[in-house]
Amino acid sequence: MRDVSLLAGVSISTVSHVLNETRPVPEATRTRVLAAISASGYMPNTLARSLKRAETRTLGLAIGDIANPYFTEVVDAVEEVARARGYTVILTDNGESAEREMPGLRVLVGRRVDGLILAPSAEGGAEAVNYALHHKIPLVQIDRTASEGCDYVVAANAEGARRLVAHLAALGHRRIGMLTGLPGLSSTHERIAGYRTALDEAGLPFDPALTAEGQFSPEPARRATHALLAIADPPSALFASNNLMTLGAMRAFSERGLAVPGDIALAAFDDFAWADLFQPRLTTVAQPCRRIGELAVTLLLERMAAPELPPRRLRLPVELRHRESCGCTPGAAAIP
Amino acid sequence: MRDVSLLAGVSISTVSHVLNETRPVPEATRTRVLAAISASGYMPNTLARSLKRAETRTLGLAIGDIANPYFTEVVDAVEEVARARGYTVILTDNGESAEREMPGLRVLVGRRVDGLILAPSAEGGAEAVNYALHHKIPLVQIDRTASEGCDYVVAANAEGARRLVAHLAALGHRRIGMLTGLPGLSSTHERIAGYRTALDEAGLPFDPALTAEGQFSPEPARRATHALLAIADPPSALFASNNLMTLGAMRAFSERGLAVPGDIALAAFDDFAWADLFQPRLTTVAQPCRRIGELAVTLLLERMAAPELPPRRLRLPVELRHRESCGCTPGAAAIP
DNA sequence: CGCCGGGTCGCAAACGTTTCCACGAACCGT
DNA sequence: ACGGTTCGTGGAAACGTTTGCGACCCGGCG
Repeated sequence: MRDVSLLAGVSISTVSHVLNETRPVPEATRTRVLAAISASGYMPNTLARSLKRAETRTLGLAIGDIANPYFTEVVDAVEEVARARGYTVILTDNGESAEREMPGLRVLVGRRVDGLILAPSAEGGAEAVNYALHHKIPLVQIDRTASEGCDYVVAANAEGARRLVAHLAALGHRRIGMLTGLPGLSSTHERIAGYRTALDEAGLPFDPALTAEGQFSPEPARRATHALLAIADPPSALFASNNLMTLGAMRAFSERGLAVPGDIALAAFDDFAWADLFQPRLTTVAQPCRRIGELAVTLLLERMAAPELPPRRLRLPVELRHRESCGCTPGAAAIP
Repeated sequence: MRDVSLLAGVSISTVSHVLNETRPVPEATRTRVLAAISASGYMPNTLARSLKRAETRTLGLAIGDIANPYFTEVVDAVEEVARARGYTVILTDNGESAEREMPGLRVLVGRRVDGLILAPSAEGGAEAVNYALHHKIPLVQIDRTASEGCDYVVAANAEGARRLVAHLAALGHRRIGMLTGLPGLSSTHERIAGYRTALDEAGLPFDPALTAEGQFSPEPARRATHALLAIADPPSALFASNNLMTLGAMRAFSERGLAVPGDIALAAFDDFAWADLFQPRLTTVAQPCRRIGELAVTLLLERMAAPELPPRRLRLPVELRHRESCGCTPGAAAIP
């Protein structure tokens, strides 16, 4: 910047002021400065500016696993709206583990992010939230919650699970299995609650032997599916409570030579790009991933502007994608 | 930091030195300082440090589309090894368009990234590379290249395409269609070249009517597939030259009620998590995505250490995943 | 003619670090 | 006892900005 000021024959402060339009500067000098800027290939140093201004125009995004298409889409949306609002995002992936969560957070607060979007981990989530709050970093939780006292935007997990399982029950299935997620996550528990509600409503008993822990990822889900299928009175339908576990379940089916929905019906939480290309096409409930990301940024920006706002708790409706893996034929009526 | 120094009864410089272990400080004062640090909840300001040190320990990662599983995996790997080496990564997604590429780059250099990993866009890639070089930012290209004069790590595109198409030809197909990628990308051209090589080697003529532009994404690929299937003498086999286009092709097949491989054989560039769950399972060639990401970081760090190194051009071998969409039966012999 | 006000601008102090330089004390060998 | 070396430490400049304060010049008004 000194180069520019010398080149334009003005002071450093004047250069700064034309850059930020922070005080009137006559057209003549303005153009002179602008010319000097482009002549010298000058590029403002964001670090110095952030240091002085005590704001970085950076948002932290700490998620569980970027390889999960759900998070991928959220990230994409967050990045897009943040960019539109003049913010850059720094991403950290904690691999759904508490050990990597805190170090990641520390990096983010060390870099002085102006705000934080966090998918709190199962074991460390509460600590992570407190840490951010303690450092006075505006925070919004996504996908799951570790604290009711602070903003979040999540999907209607219980309701989505309930509808899927209710549909399976309506089709006559009496033994409906469930692949459950990572214990300790609010989303896991809500989906289990939805499953049980549907069972209750259908007059079906809850049998713990019909649920198996798939940890929200493919390999555990594959093993869990095998286990479920090996019991004395195995399920005739399976509810996979996220996208990655659906993958594992289908691998297990294929390994056992089971046909869907003939041998076993399948309904899954989370839609994804390929879900309608399988034979049969997958019946799923889709989360509004992009919307979740967009709202998370919006909420965060609002909170940054008004830290004293009461906590906003957003629970977005999910959308049922009724296809054939549940056992219905292509033209079947919509699920009530 | 001043707080800490006051609390510990030492000077600011001493605090800095215990923090960085940059000069010997006796155990007694050291512990006193450490105590003061944790007592005050002090967290070093990365910005000030970066400003002073003229390095940010930040890497820029500018990719085409984070929703593409290929890039997702690369991002994941890059993030992981960068973190292990003490670097943070800032991600920008240019949506495969030149208009968003330069602004994204400007943000990155404004934030003074220490190095850059770039998937150059089709139209703006060369300019982007020059821009980085002009600002003396160490750079490595991934996935495609806009400049031979600077490091890159890409896959063996031509070879992968050649092997897939050769296999289709060996199976007796005489009219093999191809969905081509975004024009202007080196990967697109290399895959086309591989396709033509295989045709030549099999003594098959190259018929332009058998190639259609799928732009590396689902919708265009779907339309392109329909177009290919509507010609007078349609292909009996299709080569989809990336993952997203495979999706589009399969949608088109399903819309036309075509069975794979009975009505049309399919072989695809890029493997992905669900590829072996389709009926039939997809025959693909897999890029070493994680390896690409890892090597990109490694090369970048090396170049940051030694800017004058001659350019390293890495072309990683691809791996054939021989399954059944090509028309082979499950136990078939490997592709030569 | 003096004063006042507005329009232009520059100076210099911060922001929180790192790092060079130098200073005092203690200790060593002669 | 004394110069020299080492050890432990502090002071202060610098990194590239932003911004409060005040200086200067000019025209117009009383």
